[in-house]
Amino acid sequence: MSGTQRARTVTIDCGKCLLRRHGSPAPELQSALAPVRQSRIGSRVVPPGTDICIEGEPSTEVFTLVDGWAFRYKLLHDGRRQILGFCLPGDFFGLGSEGEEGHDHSIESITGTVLCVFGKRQFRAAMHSDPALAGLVRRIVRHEESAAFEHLVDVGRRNAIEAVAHLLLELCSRLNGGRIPANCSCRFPVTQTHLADALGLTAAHVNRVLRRLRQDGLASVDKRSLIIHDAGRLAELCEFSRDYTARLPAI
Amino acid sequence: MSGTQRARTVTIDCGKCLLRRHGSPAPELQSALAPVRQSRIGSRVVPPGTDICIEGEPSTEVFTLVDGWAFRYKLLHDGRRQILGFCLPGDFFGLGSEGEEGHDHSIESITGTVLCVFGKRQFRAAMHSDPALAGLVRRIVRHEESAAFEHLVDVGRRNAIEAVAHLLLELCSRLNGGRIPANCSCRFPVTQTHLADALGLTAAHVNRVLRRLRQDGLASVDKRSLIIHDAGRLAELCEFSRDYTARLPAI
DNA sequence: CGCTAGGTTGATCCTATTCAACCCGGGTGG
DNA sequence: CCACCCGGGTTGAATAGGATCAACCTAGCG
Repeated sequence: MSGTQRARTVTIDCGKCLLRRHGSPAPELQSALAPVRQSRIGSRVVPPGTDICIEGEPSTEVFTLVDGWAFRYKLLHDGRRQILGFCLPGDFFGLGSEGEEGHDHSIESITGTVLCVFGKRQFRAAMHSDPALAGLVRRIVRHEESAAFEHLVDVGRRNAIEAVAHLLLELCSRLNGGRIPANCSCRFPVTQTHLADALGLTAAHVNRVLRRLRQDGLASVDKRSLIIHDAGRLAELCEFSRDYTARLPAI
Repeated sequence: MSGTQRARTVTIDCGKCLLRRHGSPAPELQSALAPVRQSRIGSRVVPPGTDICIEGEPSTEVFTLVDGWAFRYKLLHDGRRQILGFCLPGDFFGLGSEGEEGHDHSIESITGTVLCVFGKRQFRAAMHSDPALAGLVRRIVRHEESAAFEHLVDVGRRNAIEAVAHLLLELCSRLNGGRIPANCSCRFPVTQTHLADALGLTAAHVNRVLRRLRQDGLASVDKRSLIIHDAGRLAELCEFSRDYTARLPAI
């Protein structure tokens, strides 16, 4: 599904990084800032629908998503796709397992995205020399695992309405740094097909579920935007707990 | 589901640790051995069906599973259970997210198990002072995430036969250090209910699927043992790739 | 001996799939 | 300017995969 346009790599001043407006300059990371920046290659602008990482292929780079949406996924031979999770600004990925050959999953951009690109070798060296950085990365990976576990409950033990509700709340919460504002409305470039592939459903059925949520006045997704009308009832419906959606310091 | 017996904590010589027979004394960990052992509290023997970690509850300990089987899980209010993964000897758990209050999931023993118990605070200190140990833990968590992703495909995009086949192969491979021996037969204390809760199915349906696998000469589970009769056809059926089942050095 | 956990099987039901048709809006090229 | 296409969404009808529920069986255990 690679786009036709080419990705461009440019250099942007770290001081102007969009992520800093999130007010998370990772205080305990001051010591590591220098080596991390030294491992930095530059920024990259990626068109929508482009594979940023490809399962099985090795890579010499790791990324922070600065702007835009992407998702992690795996494919089966016959084309079935499982979306493993969505990547939002501030997310870090591409590190893989040390000593492993290739990525264990692919990552594709949904919107046009801006990436901050680091050299993997240099980044690993920075982690090795700075325990705080190493600790943050470990925390990030642990956080991803926690989200994967929650996702597993969605797919395995929640029915379609609960699962969709839960995923919508998760995304809304993550977009807002771990809270769900009253009457939240956010940009939402995720298609019904994406939701289906994330939750082990079909797009047709996701459509029916969304209509249901809309009719019940709980949430509505259209025109590429998501509105949570009644976060309370929605959270009750699917037993949502926002603990796992807290924002971690960006790298 | 706590057993009636009490867990006992005893002291056992590290030199006699069962895990060392796996021939994985973690060469790069030599530097960390001293602080890790210093953070060690002792061994603990746990009866079957006991919660080792409980979701939401904080804990001051982390564990290496020395002997026996356990599983990670989450419960919904109405009793629905999602098993997140199985723990085998050598697995490490309980570290949780730094700065987080409680565990994000529970862990219950299946068989009687032997745990190696470490003080969480001291273990964290050891990680902080030894980059190799920190790196290993990061690798372990990354490895768990990779397994969770594979699990997500099982539940979301594989049908019941494929999912069961895939899980059986995964467990067989992990039990054998990342390979599947020809005509493999292993001890298998996992019940059909466990398989069902791991794969988002019902026990009744798992039963039918297992019968099917048995009739087709692919694999059989009974009498608490698993036999893989035709690993090749089984792997083909479910697109199993054993990459993610490699054994990491034990802590 | 009776209890319990685990397994087995059948009948029935229902959730979600499948497949098809159709709509809409935004590009794109003639 | 219009025709066409294409991605995404919407809807209906038929179907299937798996759930549900209940009965029953077996082995191990107190």
